[in-house]
Amino acid sequence: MAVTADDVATVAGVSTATVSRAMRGLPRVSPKTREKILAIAEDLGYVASSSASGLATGRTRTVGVLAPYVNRWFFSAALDGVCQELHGRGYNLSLFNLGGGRSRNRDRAFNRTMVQKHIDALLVLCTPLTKEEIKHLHQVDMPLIVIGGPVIGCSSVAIDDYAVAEQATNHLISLGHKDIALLHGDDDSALKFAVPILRIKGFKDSMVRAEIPIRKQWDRFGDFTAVSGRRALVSLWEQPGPRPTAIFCASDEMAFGVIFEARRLGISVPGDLSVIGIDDHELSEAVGLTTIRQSPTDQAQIGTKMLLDELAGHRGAVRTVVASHELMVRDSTAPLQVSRPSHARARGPGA
Amino acid sequence: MAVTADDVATVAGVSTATVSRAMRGLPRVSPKTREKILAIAEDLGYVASSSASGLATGRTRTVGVLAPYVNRWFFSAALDGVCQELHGRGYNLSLFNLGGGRSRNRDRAFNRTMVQKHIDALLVLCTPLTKEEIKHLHQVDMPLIVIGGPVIGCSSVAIDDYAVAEQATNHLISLGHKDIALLHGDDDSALKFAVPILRIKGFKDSMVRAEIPIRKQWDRFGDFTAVSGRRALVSLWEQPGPRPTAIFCASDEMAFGVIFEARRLGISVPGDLSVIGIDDHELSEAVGLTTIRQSPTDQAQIGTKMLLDELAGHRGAVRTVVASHELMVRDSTAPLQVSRPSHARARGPGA
DNA sequence: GTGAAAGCGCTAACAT
DNA sequence: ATGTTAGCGCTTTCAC
Repeated sequence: MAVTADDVATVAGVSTATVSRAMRGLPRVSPKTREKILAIAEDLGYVASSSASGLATGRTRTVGVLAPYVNRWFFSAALDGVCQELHGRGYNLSLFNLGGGRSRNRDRAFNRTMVQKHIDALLVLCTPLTKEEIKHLHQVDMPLIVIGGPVIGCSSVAIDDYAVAEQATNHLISLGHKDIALLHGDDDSALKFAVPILRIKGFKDSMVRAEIPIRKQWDRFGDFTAVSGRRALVSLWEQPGPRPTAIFCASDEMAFGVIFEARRLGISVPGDLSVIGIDDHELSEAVGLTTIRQSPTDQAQIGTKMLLDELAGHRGAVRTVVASHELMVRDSTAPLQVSRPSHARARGPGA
Repeated sequence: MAVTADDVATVAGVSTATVSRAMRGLPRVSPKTREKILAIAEDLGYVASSSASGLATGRTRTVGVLAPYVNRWFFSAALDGVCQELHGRGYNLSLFNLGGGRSRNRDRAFNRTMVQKHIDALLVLCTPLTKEEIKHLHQVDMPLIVIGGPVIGCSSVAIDDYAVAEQATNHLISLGHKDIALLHGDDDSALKFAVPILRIKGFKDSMVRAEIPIRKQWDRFGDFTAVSGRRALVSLWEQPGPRPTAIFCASDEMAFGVIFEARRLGISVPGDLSVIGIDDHELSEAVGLTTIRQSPTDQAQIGTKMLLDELAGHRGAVRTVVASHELMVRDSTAPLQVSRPSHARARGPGA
C-alpha cells in the first residue's frame, strides 16, 4: 500500500529530493537518473501522496465545483465542461452539491466549511447565493468564477438572459402572435436568483416595445421541469376566456411538458399553439422544439480555463465573459393562423 | 488566509492538541474549553487543512467517483445519489470523468494515477473496464463498489438487466405482439460492457421461450441516445418487407427518439407501433412511455452507504446487491390490432 | 546534478 | 483534562 518517495529513493540509490524533482519533471536532474527513477516508480506503483504534497506546497491541484443540482440539464452539461478542461491539466475536481430544494441552510454552512483548505479555486454553477454566502466566498481568497448567471461582485460566464428572452419573444411576435402566454421559472424565489427574473423582464419589455398587452391570466410559474410545463398548459386551457396562440417557456424542459401535454389534449403544435423554449436541451432537436441555444459545457469550459490560467500565474485571467446564444427555429413555432378553428379537441393521444 | 490550529491555540491559551480534540468533538476536553475553542475558531474563521490532517491520519475523507459520462441520465442521477449520502457524513466527493467516447487510453491511465493517495474509497459508475483496469483497481487496496452493472470480481449494486429485458419483452408478447424489433445499445463494444449484452440476451431468450422468431432485419444498433432511436426507426421503416408492430428499446432515451420520429413519419404509437423502454427517465412519464423503472439514485446511495460503512469499520459492509425494478405501463404500448390498416402515413408532423 | 535538513499543519501516543 | 513530542510524506532552500 504505502510506497513512498523514500522507497523509490532507496531502490534508486538517490535522495528523496531527487525523486521529487524527477517525478515532477523539474530541471537539475540528469536524464539518466530521471529515467531510472521513473522506471522504478512505475515498477513500484509509486504515486505521490496528494495530502503530503498539498501540505508542503499549499496547493491541492483541486478545483471545487459548487452546484445546487447535478442531475439537471444545465448542471450536468456544465460539469462535463469542467471535467474536460480539468483533464489534461492534471487537476482534480471536488464536487459540492447543495442539494437543491432539500435541506437548505444547515448544509450550506457545512459546505462552506468543507470548501476551504481543500481546493485551489472555486467554480460556482448557477447557484442562487445569499449576500452572506457571497461575502464568505470572497473571504476565502481564491480564484472564483460563476457560470450561468450574474452574481454581484463576482466574475461570471453566462449568456445575456435578458437579450435571449427578448429574442425568443420577438420571434413569436414576428410570426404574428399577440396572444402570448408566459411560463417562467422561479425555483428559488427566496434567494432572488437573477436568471428567471432576467428572462421574465426580457419577455415583458419585448411585449411592451411591440405594444402588445401582457395578460396576467396567462402567466404561469414553473420550476424548470417538464412536469411543471404540463401543469401550466392544463391550467391555461382549463381556465375560461380566450386562449393564447403562443407560449414563451423559460426553459426547454418546461416547453417539453407543454408539447407533450398538448398532444394529450389534442392541441396541435404549432397549429393551435406555437411553443418556444430556451436552452437547446439535448432532446430539443428530436422533439422539434424551437429554442435559443446556449452551451453550458462551453461556458463551464471557458470558466475553468480562466481559473486554471489564474492559478498558473496569469493575473487577471478570470473575468466576466458573455457567452453566445443562437435562435434555433424548428417545428414548434409557426405563423399565426389568421382564421383558425376554435381550440376544439382534435383527437385522443397518439391517435 | 493561513489561520492554523496554532493560532487558535495561542488565542485560547491552550495547546494545538486540545484544539484538535475540541474541533473534532473528541472526549478529554472540558465543556468549557471546548466551547471557548469553538468560539475562537469560528471567530478566526479557522478550518483544519485537509492536506495536513490527511497526511497525519492517512485518510482524506474523500470518496472517488469514476464515471464515463456525467451528463447522461443514468450517470447524473447516480451522482446525485452519491452526493446525498456523502453529505451529512462529512465526506467529500472527487469526480473522475473518463470522457466517454473521446480520448480513450492515455487519459484512462492518467486517471488511475490521480485516484490513488487521494481518496478513501472508490465508486465506479457503470463503466466498461478492461481486465487490466480491474486489476489495477484491486491493487489499490480500498473499498470499491460498482454501480449499474456487474464487473467480475467486484461487488456491485445494479438491477438484474437480464430479468428486466425479459420482463419488458414479455409485456410486449403478452399484448399479442410477435413482430418485435430490437433496438439495443452498444456504445462500447470493444470493452464488452455487460449491460447491453444482458439486455439483448434477455430479449432473445424471452422471444425463444415464446417460440417467436427473431428477425435479424429488425435488429438495430443504438448508442443510448434519442438521435440513435430516430435513426433506427427511419431505417426500419425505409427497408422493404414487413414491418414490426412493436419495438423493444434498451433505453428510454432511444425509445424517445423512436416515438418522436414516429410522430414525424405519421406512425401512430401505440396504434401502429408499441414502444417499450428501460430506465424510467425523468421525461418518460410526460412522454407516456411504457418502461421498466430503475433508480440510479437509489443504487448509488446504497453503494455509497456501504462504502462509508466499510470505512467506519464495519467489515463486510460492501457486498453485491440486486436493485429493484418495476414495469410502468403507460401509453406507448397497446394490444396488437389484429386487423390494422397498412402503415400509411396519416399526416404531417404536428398536424 | 545531487543530498541534507527544515518545515508544511495536523494527529496520536505518551506524559503529567 | 491538558501539554509534549514525534512523526505523516512531501517540497524546498541551501550546501556541496
